[in-house]
Amino acid sequence: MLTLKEKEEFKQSVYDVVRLIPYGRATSYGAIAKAVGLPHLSRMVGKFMSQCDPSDNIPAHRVVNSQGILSAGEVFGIPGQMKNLLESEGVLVINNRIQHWKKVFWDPINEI
DNA sequence: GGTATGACTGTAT
DNA sequence: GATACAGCCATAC
Repeated sequence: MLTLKEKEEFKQSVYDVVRLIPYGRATSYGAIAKAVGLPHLSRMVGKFMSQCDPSDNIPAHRVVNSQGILSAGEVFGIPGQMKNLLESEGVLVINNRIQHWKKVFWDPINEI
């Protein structure tokens, strides 16, 4: 069980990492969780994204699952929004899946 | 306190 | 590639 303080640190770390994702790149929930030192909390990363502070500017559309699939779906408000944002950054998305995932993938561990 | 659920992941079929 | 299943952990009821 995480203390309130640890939870807050975890959340902030996650937000920090997400904000570090370069334009036109993307990463996975698991990679982020690993980067902040909690490799088994990938589900919590997703939860924080869905509950992220509206005041914080989090590019959550650059975070997908380990296979480059946009599992967020309609959580972004309207279906296709996530796909739109990614494609506007030059990331090709077909059928909710990022193309050339290996090239688009950005590993936080190599950048922090 | 048990059960179901979720923006997950890895392995197996 | 698509499905199924088993771990994983916080939350909601």
